[in-house]
Amino acid sequence: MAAAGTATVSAGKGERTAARIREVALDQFSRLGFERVTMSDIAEAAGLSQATLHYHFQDKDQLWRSAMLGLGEVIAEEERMLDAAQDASPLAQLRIAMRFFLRISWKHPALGRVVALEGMAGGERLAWLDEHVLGHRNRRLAALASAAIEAGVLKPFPPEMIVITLQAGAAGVINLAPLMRDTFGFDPDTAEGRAAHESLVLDALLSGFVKSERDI
Amino acid sequence: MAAAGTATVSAGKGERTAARIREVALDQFSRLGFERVTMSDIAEAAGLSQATLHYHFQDKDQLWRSAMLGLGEVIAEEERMLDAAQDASPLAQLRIAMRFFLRISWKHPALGRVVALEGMAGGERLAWLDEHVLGHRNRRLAALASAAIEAGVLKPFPPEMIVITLQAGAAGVINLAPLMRDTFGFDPDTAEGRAAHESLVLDALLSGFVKSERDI
DNA sequence: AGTTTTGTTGATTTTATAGTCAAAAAAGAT
DNA sequence: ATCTTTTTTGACTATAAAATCAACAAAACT
Repeated sequence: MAAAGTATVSAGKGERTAARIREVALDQFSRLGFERVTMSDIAEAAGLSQATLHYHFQDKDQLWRSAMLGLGEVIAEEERMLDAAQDASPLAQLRIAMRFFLRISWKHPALGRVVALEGMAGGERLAWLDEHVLGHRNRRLAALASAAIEAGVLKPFPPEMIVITLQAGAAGVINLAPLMRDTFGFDPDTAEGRAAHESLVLDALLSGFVKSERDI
Repeated sequence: MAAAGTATVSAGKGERTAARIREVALDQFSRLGFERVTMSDIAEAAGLSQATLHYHFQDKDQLWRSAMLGLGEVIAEEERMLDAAQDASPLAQLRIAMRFFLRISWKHPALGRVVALEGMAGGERLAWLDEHVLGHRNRRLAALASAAIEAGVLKPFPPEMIVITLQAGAAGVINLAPLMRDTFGFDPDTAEGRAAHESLVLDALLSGFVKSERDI
């Protein structure tokens, strides 16, 4: 029996294929959601039989969890970045976080999509995501927003709402690229599109929450 | 055989139960997406056998479409509102649209959720939604944004991105209420929450895209 | 080289769900 | 009250996908 979850010390063949499976699974789950992806889909994309998936992962749910931990690592990277910037002002840290969020969201569209899919549905998978992947970072961002409000540089709205609105707004253009193509014939996922999006997020979306000099 | 889709002139028993089915279906589909909802789930929630659903609707896909047309009516209402305000400035019309969007989004959380679910996945159902429910109104809003940019009152970002960001940002707090409860222990869906959200959307999210006097 | 452990697979079972159908029940017409 | 049409249902079929398993192959170990 393979040690699914807790990896053995040195990565043998098993761990390598498990990793490949996780990668493929993350890509597909995030694109289509849990139920639109079948074990055979993943197996095929990974060039394996679907029985092999069940050798490495007890069931579909565990494979999903295991794949999502990949996102956890990406987020951990962001948190280290924030640790390194702890001396900066709360607002400056929020800007850093947003810039990082954009970068990883274009690179792993998985992130925003999974959050959206599970965050709307609620239930066990959301609770698990919250505990193992998202919760800590989101509460940290809310604390930053809260501090920025107290410092008088952000408009006084519930910090939780600010954090969610910023991320949902920023992720919208990325997640909803299919809709934008259908509706507008506009593909945001180009070099120019991403550049325009970055300044849109930083100079319009985020700055809308910043108190202008007038207000001070 | 029942006339599924085209209602018979006077609403007999059949049309009334069909309407109940559509209501329940809209609620569940929008909360969980097409594939997480089974015909039996809907039947049970409507207090009917699942065979009855197939009497009124040919298949699951048709039921979904039929349910979504309920959203189409809500959007048509918004469009009438915009028609009535055609003399107002583009920005004023956008504000009206956003205010309306908030009102209906809290009343029919289905709307934003379905857009998010299908807008991320792409495919046939999205194309259908675009043609029958969403497309016209979104292109109209983009045209308004475009006009506002030309008038020099909105910052010059791609109008399609502005429209999507505004709606995704505004809908975030509504759609992701389950996540907010899990992560923050914060329930946005209260009288105060909705009030705070409205001013957040109008005075921070939207106003972030408005050129300040400084810029003019 | 031989043995054991780990990894892989085709074939099969199980389960969940969409969709059908003939018969019963309810509603409506005469 | 009887007949006709509409509506509802329980029981069934078909299908797709998850999960299992016994046999086989490859790697690792001695």
